[in-house]
Amino acid sequence: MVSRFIKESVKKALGELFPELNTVNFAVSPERRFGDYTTNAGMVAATSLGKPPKETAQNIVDYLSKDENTARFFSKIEVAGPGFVNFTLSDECVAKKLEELPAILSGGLDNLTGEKINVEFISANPTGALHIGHGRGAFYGDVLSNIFSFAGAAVTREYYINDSRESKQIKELGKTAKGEGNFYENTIDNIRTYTEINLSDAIEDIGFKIAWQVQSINKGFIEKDLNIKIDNWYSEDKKLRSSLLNDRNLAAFKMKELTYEKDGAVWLKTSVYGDDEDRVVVRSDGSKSYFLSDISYHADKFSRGYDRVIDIWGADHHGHVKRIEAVKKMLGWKGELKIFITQLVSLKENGASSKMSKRVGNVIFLVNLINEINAINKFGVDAVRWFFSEKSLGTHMEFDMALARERSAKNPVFYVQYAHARINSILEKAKNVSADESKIADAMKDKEARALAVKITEFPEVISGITEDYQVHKLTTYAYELASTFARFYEEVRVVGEKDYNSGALELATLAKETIAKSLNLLGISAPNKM
RNA sequence: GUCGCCGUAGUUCAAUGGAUAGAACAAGGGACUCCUAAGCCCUAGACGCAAGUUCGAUUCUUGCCGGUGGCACCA
Repeated sequence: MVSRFIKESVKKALGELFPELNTVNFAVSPERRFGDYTTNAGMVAATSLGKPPKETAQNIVDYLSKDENTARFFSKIEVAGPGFVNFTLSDECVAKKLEELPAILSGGLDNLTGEKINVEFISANPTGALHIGHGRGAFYGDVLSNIFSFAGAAVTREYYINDSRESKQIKELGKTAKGEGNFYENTIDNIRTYTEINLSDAIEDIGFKIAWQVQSINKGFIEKDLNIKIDNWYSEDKKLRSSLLNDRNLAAFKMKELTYEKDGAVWLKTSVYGDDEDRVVVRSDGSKSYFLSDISYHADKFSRGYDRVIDIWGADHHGHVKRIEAVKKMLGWKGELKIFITQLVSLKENGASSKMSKRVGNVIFLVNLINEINAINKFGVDAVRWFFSEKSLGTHMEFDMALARERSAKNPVFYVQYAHARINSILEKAKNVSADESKIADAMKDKEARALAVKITEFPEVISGITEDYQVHKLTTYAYELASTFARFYEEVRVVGEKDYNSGALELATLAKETIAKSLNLLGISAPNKM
């Protein structure tokens, strides 16, 4: 990895003065005129030394220019601006990186090899269809899992099903079906399962059966329509309530005197471990709370030996972060717990914002969104996946259906797919003519070709960066840049002629195609050969 | 009230303690008789407000304004 090599080189150059701070970065340059890679190490070091930034930066340059090893890697190392050090890769180095790429594209990276990671996402209540709010967590979790797997980790994708008969939602479903309530009218209307359900059963049993019908519909939608694979569908009812796990955990809490009774309920002393207040684990009517199940569920996940346990929750679960982290401390779970909050999607209609509410009926379901776009160009899932994946999780999205429909045809995903299809077309043409003698190094003499080559070699950097900072949307940014760099290359460099083709340029185009395909693949988006 | 998140171009979104804050769509203009024009090139356009920390703040801190979410013995 180039950025790692630069870091090591600069470390050598600065010796003990190297600032071990995370404000130091070694990254791909933001613009071409700043070289291929850049670091602010000189400026950061200067701050702690009290020296002028440019001087420290110059020291780095001087040192590295004398080093034969680094000289082979870079054709230019220079101080720029207020004290950045910019690196331009030698063509030899770029060519070498390109040679290594096919093995990476097919075999993945190895920076997470040996790690066991659990990613739990979507986990929608089995009380209705998935709406656009679920889309964020769904695609984020899926792509993140893809990337972790690609980086060598053993990933379990998990979905928690809130199907407890003790839950208020399940009871409410039963009530609605029986005509004793109307909270889930839409759900009941949509599935129409009355014939298979005995309405004289207890409401929680009716609700439970309906919930599983909803769950099975949602599962089919997730697997077939969204193209998301879940390894472990984890039923609260089967795994936690029916087993003795909840009881065992409760007994353990009591034995360790971590609970107390108040107002007839059993409370857990989470506030001692950083939570804002204590939480109820057994309600005064004797039923166990959702929180107790959540604890048992996490205990179960940690007991399975994951190095990282990742939860992807909606913004409405923000308040749960502290309490579960408190329990982690309380019970000393081994492993890293990462909780990501996806900001909610609000609706915009007639220029005004409104909250999605099943009650009011202004909910946009994912299936409807996909169908609307499919009606335009058949790439509905691709467009929707891109639409959600290109935004960072913290963005508060405002969703306007009319705008989404209008813009879907102009979704950047088609630009990327188009580049892929175009390259495929070139490859097809090249089959009919013979190769010339050129090599990638010859082709790289052209400015746009070199830019394409460098952009391709950034792929492993982008992926390994995401495994560290979880910023999945950087992959869409990269895929778009790659497509755009190819488009400029395509305008400048003729790959296939009448009698022969430029074999160096063709090789470059082939690598570009494979890298675009892999990027789209990790995003769960198709890479069509024709458009 | 309180805790959290967000406020960047007309719009939808990026980025960053430092180099001229990037794209896309919309707007305006242009090139090309050739590998897919869903393409390429150019122009115009933005850090909510105010203080503080810093050599340097859009980024960190505080306050304010605006938006949004949590604050149940619901999940």
